[in-house]
Amino acid sequence: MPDQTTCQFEARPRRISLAGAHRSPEYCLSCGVRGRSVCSVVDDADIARLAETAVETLVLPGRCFIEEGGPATDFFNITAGTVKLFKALPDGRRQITGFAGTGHFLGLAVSDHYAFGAEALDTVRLCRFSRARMRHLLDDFPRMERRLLEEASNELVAAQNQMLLLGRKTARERVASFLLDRVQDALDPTGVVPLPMTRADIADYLGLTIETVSRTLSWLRREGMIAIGKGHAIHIAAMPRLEALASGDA
Amino acid sequence: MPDQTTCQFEARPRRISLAGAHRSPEYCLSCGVRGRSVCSVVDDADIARLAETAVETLVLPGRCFIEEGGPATDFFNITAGTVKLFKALPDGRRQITGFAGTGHFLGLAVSDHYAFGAEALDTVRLCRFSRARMRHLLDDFPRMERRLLEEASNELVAAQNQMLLLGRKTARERVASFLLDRVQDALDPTGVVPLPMTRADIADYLGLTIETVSRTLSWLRREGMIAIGKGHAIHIAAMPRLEALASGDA
DNA sequence: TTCGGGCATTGATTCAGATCAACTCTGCCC
DNA sequence: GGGCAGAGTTGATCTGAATCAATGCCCGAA
Repeated sequence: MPDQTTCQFEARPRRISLAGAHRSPEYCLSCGVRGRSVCSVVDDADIARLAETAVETLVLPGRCFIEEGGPATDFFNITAGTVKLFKALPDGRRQITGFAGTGHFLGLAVSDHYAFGAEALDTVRLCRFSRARMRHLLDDFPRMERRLLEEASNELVAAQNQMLLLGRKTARERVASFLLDRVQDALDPTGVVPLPMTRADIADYLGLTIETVSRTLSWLRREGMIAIGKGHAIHIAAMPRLEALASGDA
Repeated sequence: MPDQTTCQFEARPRRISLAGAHRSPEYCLSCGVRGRSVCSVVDDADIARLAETAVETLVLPGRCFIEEGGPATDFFNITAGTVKLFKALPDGRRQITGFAGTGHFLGLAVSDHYAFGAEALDTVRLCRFSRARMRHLLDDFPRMERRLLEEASNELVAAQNQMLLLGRKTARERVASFLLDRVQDALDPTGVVPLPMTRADIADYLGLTIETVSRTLSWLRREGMIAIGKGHAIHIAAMPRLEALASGDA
């Protein structure tokens, strides 16, 4: 269990050069959602200004780089890896509110304190900006603002789906919905779902316990809907049945 | 029970005149969040253009004016009243994802279908825009876009809080959190909470049943934390105890 | 190779909240 | 005022998931 109370940046933070940013559009603000580049929103001069304000950072697995309730000084863009976002109650109960992968922005909070914590699932590469500078950047790059609005809208839709799941779905429906969401994310038509998170993370995401998640996955396997492979990967064997289950039709 | 499958606009829809919009800044896009005006984002010429694209509409209580999954043609701004936003499962289970009051924007969805339904709790006055026109308006009014981003960020924070509530809080903690949220919204320091929604709405918002909501409110009354008055209003008698309960300290 | 620790699975039991059921309260129309 | 319908309350019982408990699996360190 990593220390959740500290929040340190790991390894080789460095300034990103203009040339580097330009050659590698997946870096920093120029990277898109889910790997698709939106580099076109900025030109060379933009990149020069962006590069001056951004610092690339590596975050080791299990390391918390946003502390819930801490002062919201920075704005982040994930360039590689996956993070979990979460909120906690004083007695330790946790709710993971989402997973964010390559291209996602973090730290939009209007408040001056972060409303959630963030922890790396695997080794994460991200770009860090001062929020004060970010504000000025938005003044100069209106298309950037539209990009953020689009992302926030998407997250809002995801959040509403999650509220339906948490408030009204059964354990089986939750796990089925989760697997389908993941397979959508992976864009893998063969139906193999990579699960870089532990059972505890899945449980905290679905509002269940690890035991219930484990039991439910076993049940799905016995029913022939999934096959559980090695190394945290799951193969979906009966997509239509799983879809019916996820939407509550079954 | 109003007919949920149809989605009609009620009563005197009309175009808003330039003069009217100008004299009454609470109308349309010029109105702010929770009653605070952000009229300053537009000047007279802006209002003229906005007025040409907006239609004011009255929606009667219980009437559904956004149908979940329906084509997302319009964009809305609430100028009076309160609406509930919800998602439903095929078998009728419902989750209310939020309540939106005066000043809120609805219909940000990036998809071309609404991701949620909306129904008026009381008589609601709102401004309706074509989403196609809305897009052009945003090009001309960058400050409008910032305003929307700010609202989306706020809603995202609220959604994350709600996920924590739905995934990890007990019934008592949920009801206590709900009452405190409402009293914050009402900005009433005397601790009187107006509840324009039914027990069924509260239950669908908190992921509980009406019976559990009723029992829990009775328990809070017996414990001396609240007093239940006439006509859907509740007085908070022991704010600190309720706050401790809501955050899980108790 | 064995040991140890974290993660996962499975079983037995408990319990918070759902469900089923009865009843009350309130407002409204006649 | 009478009666009716929808909203709300309260009680009895049931159940899905939590909790408690034991064991298995995997992997890295000694």
